[in-house]
Amino acid sequence: MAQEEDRAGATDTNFCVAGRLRMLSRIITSLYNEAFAPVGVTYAQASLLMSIFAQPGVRQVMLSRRLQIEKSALSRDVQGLLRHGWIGENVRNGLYLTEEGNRVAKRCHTIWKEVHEQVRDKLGEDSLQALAQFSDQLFSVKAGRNHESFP
Amino acid sequence: MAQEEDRAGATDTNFCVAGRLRMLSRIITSLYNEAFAPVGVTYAQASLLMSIFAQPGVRQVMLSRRLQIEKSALSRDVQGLLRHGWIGENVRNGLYLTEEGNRVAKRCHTIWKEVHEQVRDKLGEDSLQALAQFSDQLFSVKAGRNHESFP
DNA sequence: CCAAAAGTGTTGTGTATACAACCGGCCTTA
DNA sequence: TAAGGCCGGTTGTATACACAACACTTTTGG
Repeated sequence: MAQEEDRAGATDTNFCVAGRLRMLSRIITSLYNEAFAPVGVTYAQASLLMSIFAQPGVRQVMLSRRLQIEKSALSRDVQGLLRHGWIGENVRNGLYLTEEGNRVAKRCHTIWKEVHEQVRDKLGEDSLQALAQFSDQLFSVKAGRNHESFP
Repeated sequence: MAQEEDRAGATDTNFCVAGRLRMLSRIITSLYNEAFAPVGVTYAQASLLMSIFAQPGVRQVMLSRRLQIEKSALSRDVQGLLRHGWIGENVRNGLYLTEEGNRVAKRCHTIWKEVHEQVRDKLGEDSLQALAQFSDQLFSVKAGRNHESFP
């Protein structure tokens, strides 16, 4: 006799895009946070550390654009990395990892690869491809390659 | 000679699922927040108000499960609605909109329909379908209909 | 050279979210 | 009936993020 439904699902094309993305983001973020916990970092921190590792001296405004994070939000995230001693003090001159930051970034990358592998296995290539398709379409529209505008 | 790349894109199936979802979530949330701003609510608030509108007396734990939001986080979101006077005081007895909450919820729903329409037009059915596919696959795996576990 | 403009980062304020610990009610069971 | 457990909700603490306003630096046009 059908209990109150408490599960999300529904392929209904009428679902709320924002709500769905936010929910998926929460779920997947939790998964990654759990994996990174032993290193003592969150996904957001790990992501920044790995970005800086891959491109030492990168500027905040560059990361801000690449990750589509508001510059003020990123500034505070950077202050967090600073508090933990993972990056050097002179942030206005580009971001550089400290020795410790370097070690943490490497451990993060190892973990990231494992989790990514696991996610790929469980969800399958098709799903990742589907997400990529949505993503590419959004960016394509945002870039104005279609019609005009889309904030 | 190729400037430093600062744009996201890349259909590469090797992209980070968490990073991508978080980015998409930020972008789309901003879009909706902008649309809801005239009413003085954020997307998250509007979403809760509309849920309560659709199901008066709903309990926190139900919304928590449905939206996959941690119960403590939801508790604080509810306190926000309370501060704004959009829901009645006795939250432990189920959530109910006040008169004002009702008005706001209705305006939110109107706006939501407009924005959804606009998003659907710009991105196209195929993209929404792709997102739904990813989403359904994730929930299907989470529900353990494949192999065992996936937190 | 200087003043306006544009670009980069920070601060003030508020919301959204998580995890762990706890509280109070209800139910089970020894 | 009293000791536990489970459940739903709240609180303590810390991140993550946004918008607006500001400060500082660099660039640009005269």
